[in-house]
Amino acid sequence: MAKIDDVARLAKVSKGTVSNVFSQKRPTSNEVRERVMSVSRQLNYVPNHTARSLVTKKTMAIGLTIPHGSFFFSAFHTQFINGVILEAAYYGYRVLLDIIPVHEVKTPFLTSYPIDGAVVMRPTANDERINLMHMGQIPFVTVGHVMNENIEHSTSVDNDNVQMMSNICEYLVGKGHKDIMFLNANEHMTVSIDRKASFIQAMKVRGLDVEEHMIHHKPPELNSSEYMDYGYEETVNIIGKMNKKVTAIIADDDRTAFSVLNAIKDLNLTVPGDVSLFVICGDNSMMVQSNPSLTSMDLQPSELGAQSVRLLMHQLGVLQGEYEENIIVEGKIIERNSVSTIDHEEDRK
Amino acid sequence: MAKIDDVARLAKVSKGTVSNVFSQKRPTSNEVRERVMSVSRQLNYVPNHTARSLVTKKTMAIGLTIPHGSFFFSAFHTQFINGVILEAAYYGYRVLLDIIPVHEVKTPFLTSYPIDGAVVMRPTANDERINLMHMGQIPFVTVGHVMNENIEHSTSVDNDNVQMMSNICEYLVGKGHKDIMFLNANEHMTVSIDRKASFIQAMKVRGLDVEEHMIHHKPPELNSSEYMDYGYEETVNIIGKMNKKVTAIIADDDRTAFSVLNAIKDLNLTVPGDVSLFVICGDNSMMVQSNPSLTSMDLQPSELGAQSVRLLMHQLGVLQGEYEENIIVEGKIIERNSVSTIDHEEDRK
DNA sequence: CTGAAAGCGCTTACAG
DNA sequence: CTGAAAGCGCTTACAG
Repeated sequence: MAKIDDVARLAKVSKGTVSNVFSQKRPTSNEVRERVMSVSRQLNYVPNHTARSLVTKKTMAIGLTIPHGSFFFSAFHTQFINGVILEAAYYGYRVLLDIIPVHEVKTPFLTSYPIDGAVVMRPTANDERINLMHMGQIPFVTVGHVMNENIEHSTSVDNDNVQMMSNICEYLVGKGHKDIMFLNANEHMTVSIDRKASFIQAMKVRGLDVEEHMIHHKPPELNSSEYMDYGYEETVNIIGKMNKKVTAIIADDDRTAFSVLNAIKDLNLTVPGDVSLFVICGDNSMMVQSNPSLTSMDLQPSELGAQSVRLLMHQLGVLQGEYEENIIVEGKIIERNSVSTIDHEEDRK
Repeated sequence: MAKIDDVARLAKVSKGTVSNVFSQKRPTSNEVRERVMSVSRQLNYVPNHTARSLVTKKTMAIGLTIPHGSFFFSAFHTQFINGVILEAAYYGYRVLLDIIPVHEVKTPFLTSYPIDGAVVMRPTANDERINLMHMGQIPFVTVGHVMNENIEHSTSVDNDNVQMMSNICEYLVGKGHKDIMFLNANEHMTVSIDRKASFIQAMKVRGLDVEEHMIHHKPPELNSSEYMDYGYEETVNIIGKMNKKVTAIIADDDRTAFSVLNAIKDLNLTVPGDVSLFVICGDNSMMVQSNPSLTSMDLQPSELGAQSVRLLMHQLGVLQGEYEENIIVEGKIIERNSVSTIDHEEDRK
């Protein structure tokens, strides 16, 4: 590989000038620029990224932190990541995939992280990854807010979980549902903590008590097949074995929803005839393909991804000016065919 | 951030010794090592990744090249990437996500790529990304074989597309199907080219001609909703409007399969009663959740991902010894409930 | 086993 | 607008 000295020599200029032509940080005359570029093409020269990084102290990469185990499962992640990559590329940044579990790793990474900042997905209460970034002084933004001691200020993107649960309850209760079961995400996730509290609150406001067996959490660290079982087991248990009255189920994500759907079929019940189903975080195209199509909340994951990068760019000084530290992206209810209206008049006859 | 000089000074050793303690490339005495480590902890020191990279000429990162547009859609990609990340981490490598389209990018990357090698997904005939890597002398392995002029030798992982299509045809024809429609992937992909030829060949061997309207290609660069339409449209067209006889459909991936399923329902036909459905590249857990559950080929994407990294490690000299340049991962047919047997005796009555 | 010194390939004040 | 020189924070022969 040709290096800057080779180009400088052949183009009869100094290394500094070659550097300026490529970085465009200082002006160069047309004549010189063209000579340098021509020689560079001839030599197939391109500045060495690492050498530049060493002096600029920028890697031009951001880390995307995904906890291993829950890796990549739902369409939400996929689209979120899509948003991150596109937005990062727009600002000239690359994305380094970043799983944390250091055990099982033959050669541990005992160097600094070659990233300028990070987007942290699925933060948990007192998330150690976040403590690490905080200590290492590396700028980060979380998806869902931070719940770590000693960290007061941090930037995040999120949906408004409180508002969202309130809207969902309003929607379902408005259609006559009172016995609503909530299959929530992993209990350690901050969004799950928020959603649980908001759900109970939203029901209470409407004069409804939520019994304990009506809220469940996805076990942490599931593999693919266990993942599928979660919604199934809970549904069969509560409705089948325990014979509890449930007229509507709120499922955390699309996978859970599909397994609930199967459970209901196996119980010889129908959706939405016997049980209505509402999906919080479902991929739109999958929701449409399902039979019946599933009413869901569109969390706009790719917008969340893009916003998280923009927030990071602000912290890195790439983007100038004022900015919100905690960005809320709207969740929109998209009505399809999995929620029915209960006529309580009928009950009384 | 503390640097190596700070540690050296405080531990009263040379920088070289500190370096050796961390890199473990040369032995150090216990006494010295402990003193260095203790000071390092105290100073919160960790070697600077970029500085090390500059002299070792290794970035300890591999690129994962995904063409934008078709980005991340199927579960195949997701699991493949999962395999790549885990295996890379095992060898101390990180994964840099790499989308190619440079248009739409505000700040173009005009430096070298900070990667030691790359895994290239979805190679197409005369793929320009591959020409780039080839010219830049950066080691790469492709998922599916290379079809570029001037590139004779290259490493790849793949399923045996010829054998696979032959197995699928044997399976379907064995169950009495003769009128099989194949909804193939994007026609530019090398795997799609292979599969098409193999399909025609496998049918021919069994005395069956494949008419032109029985093979279709997914249009390139689909967005999510168009993606869903592809299988639907073709199915409605061929079976509905053109009224062609089709007893079985082979769908390239899970998304296509779901849309085919919907099309068949809308035509007031059933799976597998009227039309059988076979999925080439379907996520197992999704196949199970579908109704009916879908018979599919398990391509073992995560194994493909892991193998591609191992191949790269061989090229990088991390892994020693002989190795196959083109690794074949077996595709296994997993029977579920979407393929029925046709009794041709019945036809004659 | 340890140290002194050169060097990896760039960028960046400083001077003109 | 351009050049000469120092320096980014490490690793690596070389010498002992």
